[in-house]
Amino acid sequence: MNKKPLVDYINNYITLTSEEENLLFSKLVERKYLKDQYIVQQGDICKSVNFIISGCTKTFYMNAEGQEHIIGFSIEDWWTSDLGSFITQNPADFNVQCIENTQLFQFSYNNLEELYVEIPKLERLFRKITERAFVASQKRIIRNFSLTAKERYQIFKKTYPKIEQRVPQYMIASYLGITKEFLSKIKSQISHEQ
Amino acid sequence: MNKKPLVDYINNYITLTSEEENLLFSKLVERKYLKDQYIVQQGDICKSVNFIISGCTKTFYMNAEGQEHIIGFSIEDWWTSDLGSFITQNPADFNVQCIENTQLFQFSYNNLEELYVEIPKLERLFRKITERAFVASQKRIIRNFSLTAKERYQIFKKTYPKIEQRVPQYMIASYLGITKEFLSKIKSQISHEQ
DNA sequence: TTTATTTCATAAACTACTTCATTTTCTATA
DNA sequence: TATAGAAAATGAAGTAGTTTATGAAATAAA
Repeated sequence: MNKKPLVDYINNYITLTSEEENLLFSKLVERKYLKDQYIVQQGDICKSVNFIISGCTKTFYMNAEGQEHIIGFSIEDWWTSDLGSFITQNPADFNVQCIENTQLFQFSYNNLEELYVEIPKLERLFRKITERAFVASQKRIIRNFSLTAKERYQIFKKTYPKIEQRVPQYMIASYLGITKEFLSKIKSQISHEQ
Repeated sequence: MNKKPLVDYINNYITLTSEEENLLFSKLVERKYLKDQYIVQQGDICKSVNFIISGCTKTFYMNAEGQEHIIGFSIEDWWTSDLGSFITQNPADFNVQCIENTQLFQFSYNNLEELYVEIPKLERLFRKITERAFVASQKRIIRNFSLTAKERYQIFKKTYPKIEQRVPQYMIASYLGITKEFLSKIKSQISHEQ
């Protein structure tokens, strides 16, 4: 599988020697999932953090009534996991499911712990990645509170144009925290405005 | 000011030698704020990450209509900042304001960057802190989507009993993403249930 | 003590969004 | 090309939460 996307990604944050790079990849597992396969299942211990080379996943919470609430999508050059389960090694709150055939590099829990010791710079890499993820998450909370569903949808379209085209509408509705019927209504409203 | 709370806090994650501990504190600034003072103002560059020794702060976003949306409270042994502004050194999206007289230790941007180099273990410390903060933030998004305001209020009370007693009700409503009137309604509803 | 200010409570009218039921469009595969 | 199943659209009725307004209670200031 093509290592370049991950190498380029890491180079945005830190510089690895070629030995370090080799050591890193020696501890990664390449993995291919088919559409609809699960990478993590709610209730299981999440065993990996995954860097996507190609494909698309959704991360969602399934409540007692069987409704799914999508917390995020991931595509090429992004990460996917249930981080809460991964870092605590407790049962996952979320499912991670492929919505396209997906290729990724897997960091297992033990291998990543070893890598942190062998290549301390990786602490910095993941610190920075997590900082950015946290900031994005906080901003999303604010948007959910202070904007209408229509405004949230328009921001989503602008921010993630690639995702909008690859993902069915009912999943986007779930990500936005509204019903598919209401998103449909918003879209027809927008198209009548033009 | 009493260093022990911060030392104890750090010891939960990493072990510092006494030299490292001294170096760390030599780069921290002790700071006291009065009730209602701002630590960060929306639009300014956030210059510090702050560890609270005593007191209480709220972090909030003020929208164009002048409504404030509280994204979080912080009390003793917690952090407070606008992390997005701090890590990018771009203008802050949030205000951080003291709602009690507050004593804290400040990590300035430059000092923290130096500390990361001088004490690389701090990368691990802040990686872990941020991981936990991110996980909590994701869970909050899900709660906001999948629970009613009443359920969210009951979870808040259970999770942060100390904060509920120190913070006026209209701020709790803002944190929960509802109006103060509706929180009032929820509370009377709950009291009639018993 | 009086007065001003903030906080909390209650109620009626309103709106953003949901639920449910039905129909239409799209996509895949035989 | 026919057909089945999934996804999207539509509309009517219902609900959670908002808005606005008003008054009471608590707290602080004078």
